[in-house]
Amino acid sequence: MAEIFLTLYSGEKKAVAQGVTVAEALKELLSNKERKQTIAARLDDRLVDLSAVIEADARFAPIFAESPEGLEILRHSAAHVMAEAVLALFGNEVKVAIGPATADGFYYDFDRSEPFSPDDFERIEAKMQEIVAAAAPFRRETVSKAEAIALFDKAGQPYKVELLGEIADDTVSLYRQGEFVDLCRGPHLPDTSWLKAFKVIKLAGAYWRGDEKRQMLQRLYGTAFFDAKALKAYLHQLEEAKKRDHRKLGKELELFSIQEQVGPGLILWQPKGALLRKLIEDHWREEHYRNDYELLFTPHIAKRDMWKTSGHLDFYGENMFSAMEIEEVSYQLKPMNCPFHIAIYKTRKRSYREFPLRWCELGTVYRFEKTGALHGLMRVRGFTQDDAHIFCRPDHLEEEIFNILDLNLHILKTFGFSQYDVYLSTRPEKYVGSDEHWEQATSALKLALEKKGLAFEVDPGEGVFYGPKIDIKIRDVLGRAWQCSTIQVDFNLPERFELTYTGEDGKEHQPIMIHRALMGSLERFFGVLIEHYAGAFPVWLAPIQARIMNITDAQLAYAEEVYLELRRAGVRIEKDLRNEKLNYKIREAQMQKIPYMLIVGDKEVESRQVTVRLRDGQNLPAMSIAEFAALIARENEEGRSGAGNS
RNA sequence: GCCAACGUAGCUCAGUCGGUAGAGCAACUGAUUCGUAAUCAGUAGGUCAGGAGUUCGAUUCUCCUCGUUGGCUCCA
Repeated sequence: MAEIFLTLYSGEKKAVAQGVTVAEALKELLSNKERKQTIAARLDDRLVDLSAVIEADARFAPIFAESPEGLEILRHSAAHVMAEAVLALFGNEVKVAIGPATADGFYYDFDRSEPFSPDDFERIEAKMQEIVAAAAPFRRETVSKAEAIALFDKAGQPYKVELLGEIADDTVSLYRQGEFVDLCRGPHLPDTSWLKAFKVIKLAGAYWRGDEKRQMLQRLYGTAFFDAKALKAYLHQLEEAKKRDHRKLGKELELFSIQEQVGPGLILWQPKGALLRKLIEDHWREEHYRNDYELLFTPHIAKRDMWKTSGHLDFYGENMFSAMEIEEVSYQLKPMNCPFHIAIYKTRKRSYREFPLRWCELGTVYRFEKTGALHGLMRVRGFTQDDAHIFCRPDHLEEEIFNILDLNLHILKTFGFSQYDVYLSTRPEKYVGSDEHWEQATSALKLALEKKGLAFEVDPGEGVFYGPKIDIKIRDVLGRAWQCSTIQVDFNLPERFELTYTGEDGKEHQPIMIHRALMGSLERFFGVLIEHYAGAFPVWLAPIQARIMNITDAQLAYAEEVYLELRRAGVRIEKDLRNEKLNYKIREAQMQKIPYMLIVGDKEVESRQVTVRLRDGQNLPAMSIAEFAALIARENEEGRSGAGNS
């Protein structure tokens, strides 16, 4: 038999007989112990089963259970097992759609006339347990597309037939385990007994192929791990994450509320939340001033005609609140700030000498969002964007984008964010502007990102119709990604509003516009911030930085004096001078996550000091009132500058 | 908008297989003056999300509406 060579990860080449299976090859390459932990292999760039036959030279690497790919394979196999269980329990009236692994588990989509109920989860899990106990092997077979179509057609599985119809290859692979057969690329576990720890978690609707015009399917979500401990840890982590949920903390810390009486998706900023917002805004304004921006304010409504000119009615109309009639003229709430900034641009003739013109605004916009899309502070119907529009020439683009990124990352960093996903979205199918402009703008965005040393992913065709964009997403505690920053080049609005400037040559030219928002929406950013800090905000952002508490009424006068003095020194301080035990007051302050508790008893009155307790339970040495004020001032300064945040 | 679940006092939750509701915390009143995560006692507080239907009787069953949650779609 002919020999072929496998190139290992180490670079070493190993000779094996042509036509051996992966499992056989592994015997030559790994210890028994390692082999027991191997569930699949990588041949060149392809993941394959242990039973796969090796026909030619290839790069070769085992896939161990404890690897990201291993976990994904486990979960994909778990999806198959769940589908088998569902078919076994609910019969062939159930149509199966697709069932992939996801970032933290797997799902399978089913079409069934009766809805599943969470009560079914246990039955499904029990059936899955039986399948696991049977240690049924996952068998791969390759068949012609026509055979596969015939097979699924006969089995009454139209979704599979539809999928097959779109596969270009003549042959496809099927996977069988027990009674279940699925169209699948694989690879899978050697057999179902690997599935030791799994759980059916939730049930949700999902459109077939993600298209809201098509059939609504029932999606069962689950997760799986190689051992019970990991599953338990994952479930525990979910519970922990819930404690940081901004909706829960927002209520407990009295930061914001959303009320039925007011309306869904409309945020009420309560005193502490409002104070925090003011701190964010002040910081934002200062940074923009330093970075040579000018501040604007614009109205919340404008004539419908303006939204026609801007194209919003055509392209964004579905997301706008409906018109209101005022003296027989239609007005509409603004979903974006740009046309107002353009109106300001047009107040007089502009010269290239003014460029780049950087105008920013904390502009409150209203967008009609589908009820099902609303989510706490993260997805709302009225929100304030930290918006800016930069008017410039094409040759300014790259430098301007770089400067925006610089300011953007700096601001994110001051708020403690240094982990995010960056996306560059390129030209979509429907677009305005010349190909040349698109090319130029896209490469400017790319160059700026590279110059800034930012890793990014390209989202081909995901740009807005009017220009390419950069998006930066931050993840919430439950791993959901939320877009905050966005930087968009716009060729459209300058055209629609016929913007011009006078160039060096004395002729009229059309400027380019950059739209950008760094925090995106103050509401969403606040939500992410609450979760990021679990409500325990750094001192410079804490709405209440300190709370003073006396031990008995004997210290009332002194406590009042300290309170007033610190307040005058600019410390955000509260007082708790109630006739309660110290323990009780500390507990309350602790639960409010106040950074500093100032305790005054007879000793402190005597020495004219305060004892400082931190929210982590530690005590600082007693200090004078002035020393404490200085401590806060220092922390404010450090926080604003972003020092200490990596 | 679509699929599913849920909605009981300010908050967290119990409860009624149909006979108009209960706890803890918070609030208020009083006592207590007690040094690092809950002092004790008392008082008050609910058209059980809203509407309609079935019923002698609905918070409980049915339907509709509103809202929330988890997804899908969409997005800052």
